[in-house]
Amino acid sequence: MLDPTLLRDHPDDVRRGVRTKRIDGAEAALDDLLLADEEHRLLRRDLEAKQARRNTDSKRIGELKRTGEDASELIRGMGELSSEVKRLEERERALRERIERLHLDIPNLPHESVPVGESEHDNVVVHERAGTAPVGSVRPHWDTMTSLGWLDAEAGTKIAGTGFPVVRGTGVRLFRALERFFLDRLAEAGFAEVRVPLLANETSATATGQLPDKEGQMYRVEDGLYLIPTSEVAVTNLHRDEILDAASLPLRYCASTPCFRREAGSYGKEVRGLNRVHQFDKVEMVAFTEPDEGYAMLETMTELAEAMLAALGLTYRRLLMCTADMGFTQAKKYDLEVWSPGQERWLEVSSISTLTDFQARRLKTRSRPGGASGSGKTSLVHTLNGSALALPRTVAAIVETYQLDAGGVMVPEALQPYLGEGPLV
RNA sequence: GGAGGGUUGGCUGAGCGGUCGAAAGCGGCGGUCUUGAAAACCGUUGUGGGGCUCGCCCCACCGGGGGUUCGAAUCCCUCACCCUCCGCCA
Repeated sequence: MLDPTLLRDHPDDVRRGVRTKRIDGAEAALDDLLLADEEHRLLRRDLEAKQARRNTDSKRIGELKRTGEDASELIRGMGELSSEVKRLEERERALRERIERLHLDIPNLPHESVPVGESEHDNVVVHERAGTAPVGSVRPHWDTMTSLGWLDAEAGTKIAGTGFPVVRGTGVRLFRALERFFLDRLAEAGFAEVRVPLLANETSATATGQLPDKEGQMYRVEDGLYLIPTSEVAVTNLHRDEILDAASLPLRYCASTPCFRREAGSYGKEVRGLNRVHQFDKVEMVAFTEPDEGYAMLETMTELAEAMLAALGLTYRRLLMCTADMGFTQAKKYDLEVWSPGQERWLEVSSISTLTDFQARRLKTRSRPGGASGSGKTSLVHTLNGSALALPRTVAAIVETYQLDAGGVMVPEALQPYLGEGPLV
């Protein structure tokens, strides 16, 4: 949610920013919102004046009753005033709800450093870093992993459906080693690990911005709960409705969870092997910072994730996403893509973004010196999140880069503390 | 799953339907005293929104929503959450 004051005072700036994000209906929502907001303020002025009179008259009736005087005339007038107030309150509520809904349709504004673009083709490659050259001949990971007995797509299909592969054998150890490597690196960098629910309620999903924007991407289950599409939903809501102590910032968390995504409409080679699955493990970073530290934190987090890819010896590149390819809540986003030699394509393994105060406004996560019981003005924090990293595609790149023609997969040096020197078979 | 009890400001905890944004205590902040600190004493101290003649003034908020009433923290309904007991259970 954007700052309502900004919307009122600089509607043209907001319109310009919204337009660059290329989100259907957002501009129309903005127009509706501006009108509704104006109407709302006029209505409120009227309503509040009448409420004020009701309050004073009501107080007067109390006084008269106490002293035993006649209040019947005043009471008679109050009846009329009250029903008028009630009528206005009803209109005000309807208008307010409409404004709230419209707010949910207006995306965050891009940072000035973000390239304006029309589609994913306008994303900018910030840099590309070469890793280890493939040690054997190149084959797609699904061939290698299936023949090694590490990946069993058919078993998963039997259990749940397509897009839910079963990992078995030594493949399981590779996944677990990678998860531990990521978490150990994050712990060193000061990220506190949390274990969180894998289901979130509607309030949480709305607060982080998955609803209503990504409704169709989430699995909805009984009792009004959603399977989390990313642990961002769970972790960020840790501080919903809280006033944090400014001295405690930045707060840094990490979590390793399965992520559930419906991925409706995906097909073909896009979804082969581990490329795109409905359930995948991801280690996530989440940060809460002071408003003026958000963008610096974005760089820090991105470099941290890059360092992991570099340590694994993988070839990767950093993309600065253009305005059209950013999410609804994001103000600036980097994607990290790893090179898949077996498929000769880039695979997205991380997406790191700052949501500025956009998400914090919905979350009502503020900070001030001394926290909730402190003093001074509260200010909305900046929230950030990013993957470090998504496991399946990283595994795919490792397998394709380190597979040996003699069979098995070499262990990257960074994983040797967890797996030994290998090779894995 | 069944039965009962609860939800008030940063915390504890009072609140006959009208003088309640809400007692009291704790905590926080400012001050007096002190070489300094503590203690004591005095003052102050919620969030969000709106108006403005920038000194203030107004509105809303006592878990969420709805209702009764001239008037609701207080009465009624409903939902959520918490606690206790029973049942079940990794």
